[in-house]
Amino acid sequence: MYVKKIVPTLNCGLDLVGEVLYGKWKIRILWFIHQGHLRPSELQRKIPDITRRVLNVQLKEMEDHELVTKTIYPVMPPKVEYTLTDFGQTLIPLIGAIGLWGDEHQDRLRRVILKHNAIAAGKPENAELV
Amino acid sequence: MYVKKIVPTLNCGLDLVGEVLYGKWKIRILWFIHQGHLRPSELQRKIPDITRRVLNVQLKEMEDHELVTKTIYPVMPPKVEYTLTDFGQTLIPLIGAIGLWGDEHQDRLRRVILKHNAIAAGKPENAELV
DNA sequence: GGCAATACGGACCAATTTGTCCCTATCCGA
DNA sequence: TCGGATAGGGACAAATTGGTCCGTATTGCC
Repeated sequence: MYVKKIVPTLNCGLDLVGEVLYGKWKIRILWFIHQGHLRPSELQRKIPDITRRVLNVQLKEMEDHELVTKTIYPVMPPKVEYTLTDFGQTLIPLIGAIGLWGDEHQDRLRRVILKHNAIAAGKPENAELV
Repeated sequence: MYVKKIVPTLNCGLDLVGEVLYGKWKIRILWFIHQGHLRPSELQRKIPDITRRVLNVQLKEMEDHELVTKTIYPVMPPKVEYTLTDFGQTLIPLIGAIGLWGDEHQDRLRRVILKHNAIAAGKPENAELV
């Protein structure tokens, strides 16, 4: 497991949230667990772009952070389920609000993201076309 | 400027928000601008851990993403101010809610973050002490 | 003149995160 | 017996992000 060399800033609430929610897929994983997709294989089908390796890593972090609980059923083939802890549950309204904001503004967001990528690629002339 | 090699997933609202809010300091920068700290030098004093270089980069991205507007005053010494756009403004209630959640749970968050870091460092025995 | 404050940004390196490849294990069904 | 489903994880590589160092410019103050 990777060990941080730079100690994180933990001054205010926003810093702290950043530490536990930072991760390319974490918010979506929490959301899908909330929706009842509890098994790793189910989660991976819901989020095909994530690899099993990274899914495991991020779930492990969220388990350490007490956002989810892992239950291993001693059956064959293996069965594992993740559920939200009470603590993780308190994040759901926030995640819902964030997703809603994103959905409401999705056209604009898509446009500015593509525009920025075009600028970064040195093709700002395309920025007007997207 | 860095050009992405992996095209981002932009399926749902959560993906889109991630694209524009991902960045170690972005949420805090937005929050401080909201609080009236408009000049880069002010922002840097509020967030000493960020370097001017990175502050500029993240502000530039948020400008491309239409969350903030940059105003250059043609005076000497130079004066620059960033303000929230109407679009950026709509994020403020969300950021406020996130910060509030973090503040409310800050003791627990601090504890689990330190615990996770101890586990990652291979010293889980310390995990009970933090 | 020398120094501080203001602000910008290129070149390059370091840290961190994410992804790929490979191997383990068990049971079921064709 | 072989392939597929389930789940886990080490070693390593690639991508991405963040940071350091340096150089540019102008004005005002001592």
